[in-house]
Amino acid sequence: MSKEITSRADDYSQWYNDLIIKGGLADYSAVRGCMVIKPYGYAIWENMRDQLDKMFKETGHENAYFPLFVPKSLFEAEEKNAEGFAKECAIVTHYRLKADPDNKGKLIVDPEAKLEEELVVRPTSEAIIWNTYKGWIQSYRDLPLLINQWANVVRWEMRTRLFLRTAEFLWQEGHTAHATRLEAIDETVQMLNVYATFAETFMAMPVIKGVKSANERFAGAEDTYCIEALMQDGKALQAGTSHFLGQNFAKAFDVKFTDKENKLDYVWATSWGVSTRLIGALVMAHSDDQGLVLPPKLAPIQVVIVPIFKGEEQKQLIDEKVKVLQQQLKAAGIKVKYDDNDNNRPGWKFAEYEMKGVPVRIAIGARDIASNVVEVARRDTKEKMSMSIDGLAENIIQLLSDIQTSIFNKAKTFRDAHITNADSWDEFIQLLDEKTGFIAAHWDGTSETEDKIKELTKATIRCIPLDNNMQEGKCILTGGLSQQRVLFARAY
RNA sequence: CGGGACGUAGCGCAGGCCGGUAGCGCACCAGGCUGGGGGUCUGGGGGUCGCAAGUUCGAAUCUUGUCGUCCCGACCA
Repeated sequence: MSKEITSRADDYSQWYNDLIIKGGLADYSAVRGCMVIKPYGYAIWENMRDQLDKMFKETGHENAYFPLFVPKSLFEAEEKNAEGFAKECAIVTHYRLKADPDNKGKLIVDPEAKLEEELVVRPTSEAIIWNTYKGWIQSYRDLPLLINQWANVVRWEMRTRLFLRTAEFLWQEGHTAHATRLEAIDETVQMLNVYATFAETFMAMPVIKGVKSANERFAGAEDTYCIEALMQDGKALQAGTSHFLGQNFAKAFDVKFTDKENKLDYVWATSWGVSTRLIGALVMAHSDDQGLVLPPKLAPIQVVIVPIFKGEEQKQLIDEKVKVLQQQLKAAGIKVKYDDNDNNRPGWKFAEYEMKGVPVRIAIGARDIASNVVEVARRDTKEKMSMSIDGLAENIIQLLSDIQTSIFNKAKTFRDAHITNADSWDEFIQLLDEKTGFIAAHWDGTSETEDKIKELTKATIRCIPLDNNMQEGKCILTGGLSQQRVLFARAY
């Protein structure tokens, strides 16, 4: 069939693309580097967004919306941030088109309509937001300011990949302002924990919480905290970041407040974000050669019911039974779809919903109704079982919960098995090439060494884990003194 | 931005060397038989061959230019 998926072993990258395209998550578009997120993929994003939004609100944040465009003069205010993003910005220089006098039916940019000041399409919103915060913050009573926005941003990447790196992507960015350094750091860590909880509980994807080395730090941050996940091909993926920005942006945008002692000080800032890249992570974390495997907590459809019938009479009998079941499942909070489309036969549907990663499939035919059971199949293990129609909803709830746990454990077992200590350069190289995954090794703490390792191996320091054991050792490259192991990996 | 591949029906492709008015599979439409793992039969509809210029009586095919997409690399969430 045309819908066959390239296997992971044959071509991992093609496998990933096949899942996205054939699973109906997204499509290529007419715009280079930009994708169309299709309803099924968008539904996953909506589920992620709703859950995260709830968690943000539970931790005291409010949503707001800031402009897509950033005047260049604001953009350049925080030097490091500007420099970091400068080479991947889309810029608006004109505001009008006009008919091309030499080419009927075509349009050209009207040279008369050049903007006085160019507008940068936001690659991130610190600049426009901190310029706004200046007007909102005068006193410690205005703090903390805890704001999040759901938005799109544009980063003109050289090379894009569906969901993992697109020129335009959807994300959320939290931007908070605080009276003290400590409070800002607490906020940074709190949001990192929110992300980690989300990744593990909802995406069923184990993550390592850590701090970035200076090389990998967000442009303009004092510290970047991150969650790092491991994909099935042994490459790491940064799944979320939370930045402690110190007073850098407050100084750049002159955001001062009067404290309780009537002293003037700059505010302390954080920013944190996750993006539609999480969908890419989700896909790569669990899926197999038959298609997507979605965690029940984020699956747009948790249970699909496929009728199996001969003739209209049986169909009606099944319809009636399913109607009741469907109501029971819905009442139990389960997202259920009844696919009674007569254009496709059961086998086709089985394959289709496996490709789409629907966690549980229920097949029901006249035979089943006669014995008061249904056939239940779980996507993750492909195991089939017979379940009584009585009390089905409770059993399905339990099954969904088991699947959620089971795919998390599977991913965690794989991840844990792919964190390996390396104590020499040779061992490091060998592990990187043959075993892949995270490699815990000593590093002398310098950017030069990190650069050199990257140059030699393409591996970067993914993070310095927060729960690291302090343990002296020698840098695998230079032999310099090291206080702890850091995690290296090749990454997306 | 370097390297590679490719633009022909909605999708996947053949045809191109050797120029003569476009084909296959899937999908789609109508109907029948079917139905517990991607069924089958009959009959249909759909393409100015990425775009532009050139050569020619005649271009999907030859020439030149141009635009775009994907993959690999460097860069990055």
